[in-house]
Amino acid sequence: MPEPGSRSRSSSAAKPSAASPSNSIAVGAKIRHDIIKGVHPPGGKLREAALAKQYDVSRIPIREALRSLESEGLVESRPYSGSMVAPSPIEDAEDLFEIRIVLESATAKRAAKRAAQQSSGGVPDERWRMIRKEINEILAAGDIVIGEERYEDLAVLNMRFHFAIAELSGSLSFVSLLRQISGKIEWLYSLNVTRRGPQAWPEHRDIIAAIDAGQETKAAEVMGQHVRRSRDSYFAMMADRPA
Amino acid sequence: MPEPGSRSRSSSAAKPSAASPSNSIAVGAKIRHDIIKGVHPPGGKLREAALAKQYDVSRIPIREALRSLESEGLVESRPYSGSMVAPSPIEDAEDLFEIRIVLESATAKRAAKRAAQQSSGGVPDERWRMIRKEINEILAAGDIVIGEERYEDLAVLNMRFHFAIAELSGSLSFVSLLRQISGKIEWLYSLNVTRRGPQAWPEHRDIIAAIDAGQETKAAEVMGQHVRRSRDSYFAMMADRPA
DNA sequence: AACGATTAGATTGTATGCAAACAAGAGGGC
DNA sequence: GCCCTCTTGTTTGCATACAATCTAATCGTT
Repeated sequence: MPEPGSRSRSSSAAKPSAASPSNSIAVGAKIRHDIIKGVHPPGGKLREAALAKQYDVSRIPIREALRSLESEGLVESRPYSGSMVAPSPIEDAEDLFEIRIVLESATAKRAAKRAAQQSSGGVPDERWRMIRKEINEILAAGDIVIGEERYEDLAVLNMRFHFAIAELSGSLSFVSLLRQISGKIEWLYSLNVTRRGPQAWPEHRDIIAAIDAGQETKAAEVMGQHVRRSRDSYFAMMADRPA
Repeated sequence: MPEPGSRSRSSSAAKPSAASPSNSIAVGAKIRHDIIKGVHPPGGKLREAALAKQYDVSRIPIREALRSLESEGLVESRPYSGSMVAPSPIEDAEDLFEIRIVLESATAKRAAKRAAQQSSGGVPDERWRMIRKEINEILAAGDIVIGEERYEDLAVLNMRFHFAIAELSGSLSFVSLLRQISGKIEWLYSLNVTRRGPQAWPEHRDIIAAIDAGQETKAAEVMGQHVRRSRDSYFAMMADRPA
């Protein structure tokens, strides 16, 4: 009996958070989570059959999930040779922060530009308001999570905040590009979230304030500073414990 | 007889250029090509069964190819609803050029930095020299292709040049991010290559000269200018023929 | 006639079986 | 003893079969 076989759709059910339309997407989220948590260590081989048994699906959803994770840079594959967990993002932390600086400064600038157009144009734009409202919810949720010291959830909220800013920019290309590196960013962030998280969270309000005010240059600058502080905090943390 | 069935590995064989280790990658390249050439029009539905018959493979390689193209932004999919060709990149041309400006300026800057380290450090770095040599070949090949007015090939060479610069930066993250949008960039570029191509090609030598000289700021500036000129040429072309 | 529920068709998602390709080890030749 | 070759085992890649879901056309109701 090599494969699961029966209609075991129920198994563990996992997150009801996002709509789980297909099994393959849910499995991908689980594997991503396990990679970030270190269940699958960097450089470790990911064998399809083993994963299929472990997550109680057949190899097909596993393969699709691995391809998806490969496009996020969390997994590396070679034809006929299999997949392995990518090296720890520590290796390219410098690159990732530099990318974030240029990319997210651009999204913040764009978002501020659109905010200014919203105010002057008189066109409400329902989608903009919806995302803007969601940002307030994310910020409030973050305050609570920090109070309860649930830092793992804070890493997710942090990612959602930065995605929301990208969505405010109105550019699907920016969102898509941010998604591409979001896996490694979240991974990196989770390594330092207990130190950086509480300090960083209030800075988000400065970012959204500049955007609301429609100040393009300032929004870009504040976002750039925010990411630079994250970078510096990260490297300070690494220097503290080279154990 | 719904699927191909037999061991038809031979079919058309396509490009011997890149090693074709697995069928699915080759099929992906074909579909990408056909999307850019307009065989599959923007917004057109991509049905797996039809594609499977058309490219003479089963649905599995087709699915993998579609996922890969989805991560490049050339295809959009919804679970249980199927895939369709993404809207023409004309829609987000502005975004794509802005992304290229910030991203490729950064890669050029990094490449120049590494070039300076190469010169001073005395460490030859075999990989760097190999890529550097490949760039010369790309530039020479471009000259020939322009002479013969084979502009379709020029679009491919242009993409290879910009990838090579990213590889000179030494950062896999930058390369991976550029790959993410390379599909749409090439698509966009191919719409204007007959006008922009011959004009743009010599500019590549200015870029590599600044990199070789190790001038970080200048390399970034020249690359930024190069992309801005491409942008302006593109929008001028669109204004000329709104037909 | 317009609108909603329902059912039939088509299409995607997943499971399984088999073939191709890689990887490591045994055996023979130099 | 060392290197090369062949063989065997494991793993990925692909083809097919089937189940779950969506879509749209039909039928019934208001």
